[in-house]
Amino acid sequence: MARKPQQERAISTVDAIIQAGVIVLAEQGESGLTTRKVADKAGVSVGTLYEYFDNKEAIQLAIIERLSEEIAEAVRSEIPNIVRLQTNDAVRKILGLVKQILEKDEQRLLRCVHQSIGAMRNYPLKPFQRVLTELSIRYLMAHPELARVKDLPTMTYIIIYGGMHTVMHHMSDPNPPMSFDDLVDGLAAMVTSYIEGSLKVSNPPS
Amino acid sequence: MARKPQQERAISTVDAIIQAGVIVLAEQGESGLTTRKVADKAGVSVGTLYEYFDNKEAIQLAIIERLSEEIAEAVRSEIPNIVRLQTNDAVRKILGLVKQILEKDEQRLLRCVHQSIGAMRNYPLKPFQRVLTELSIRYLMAHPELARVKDLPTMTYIIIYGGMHTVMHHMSDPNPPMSFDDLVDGLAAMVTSYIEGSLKVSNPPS
DNA sequence: GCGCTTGTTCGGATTCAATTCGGATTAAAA
DNA sequence: TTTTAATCCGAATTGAATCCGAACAAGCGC
Repeated sequence: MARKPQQERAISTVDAIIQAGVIVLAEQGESGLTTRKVADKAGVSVGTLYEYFDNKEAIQLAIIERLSEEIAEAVRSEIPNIVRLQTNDAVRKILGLVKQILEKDEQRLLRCVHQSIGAMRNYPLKPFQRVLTELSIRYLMAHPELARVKDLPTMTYIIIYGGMHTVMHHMSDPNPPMSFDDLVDGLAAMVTSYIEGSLKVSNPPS
Repeated sequence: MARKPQQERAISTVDAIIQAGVIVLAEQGESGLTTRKVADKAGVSVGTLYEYFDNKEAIQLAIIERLSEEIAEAVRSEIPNIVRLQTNDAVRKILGLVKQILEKDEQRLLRCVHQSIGAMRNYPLKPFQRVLTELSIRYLMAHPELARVKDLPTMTYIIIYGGMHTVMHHMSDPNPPMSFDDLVDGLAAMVTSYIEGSLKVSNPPS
């Protein structure tokens, strides 16, 4: 059974393992992510991995969790600004933050995500989802006229999963049929027109 | 290197392997999908697998390919009807066809998809994508007024990737926050309001 | 029928990676 | 200092994927 690191050195060991995992996963893909390689790159022995991770998959999950937390933190710190924006610009702002994090370190994290779409079934970006939900609520408080939108949970679901996957697919497309900015514009337009359409149905303009 | 089956018996061997793969994958999950189990259930030896499949992953890919082709075929045969529908109903119709295929045989194929979301990165439902693209073109020919919609390629891209992934994610969610039908309604509403919103901008009602 | 070629199948041998385990080493506690 | 717990190690185990060489079947000219 995996234990929790208690001393300082153990915490940095766990950290080194995750960092090594990111590098190996980004450079060699999911099939290249072996315990030995990760242990070597982290400068520890194979046995040490199993002190802190139940199995190899747990390492991959920890990588995704890190990423998700990082994105969530970036969005959370921007919530006060985002709620003041129009829907259009709010979507653009969020996707810009996501892009920024995925692209640093020569797209290392993007490549990890790309390799881990399967593993995400078991850990579907919970922190990121949570912060987006929080943001939605705050946004609605700042824009009470939107409270009337039909099926907000469904819409949020579609935007989070559909939007995220579209963005990820586009970012890893070596030859995308349109620019990233155009894609973001498209997503923003989609969200905006959905909201406006929904408002018109329940509250037709006089 | 995997060879192509040439004689009758070899073709049915390959077929038996894929069918066996579907059953094992659906019943025992991705980790339970071993070469031995598949070979046993197909009534052949392990070595025979490697005559026709480069490795285990290739079997899983073949399963997805089968599924994708089956869905594509179902949609293709309905194209003449779909192009006559309103956008809303067209989206519902397509997703209904997908659902129908995934649910037959006690959801065996659906369970395969659940287990294979990761593997799909390597084989992202190309036949299905292709038929959707074809359908879009035919749909536009039948609805010339939509040709005015802004950024049609971007919209198609978002709908295909975002929509497909949203549906797949929902189907593999053991505890989804809404019913499949609600999700379909949401997607249909989103597409429809985007199109209508886009039309109004470029061609305001007199 | 009989040899020959080529496609097909088999199952044991091999390789490779995940995981375990008992003991060594280091830090904290008493 | 002694004791206890945490941390780290890496060879040994295990189990599955993959490879391979021999056996088997089918078609073909003779």
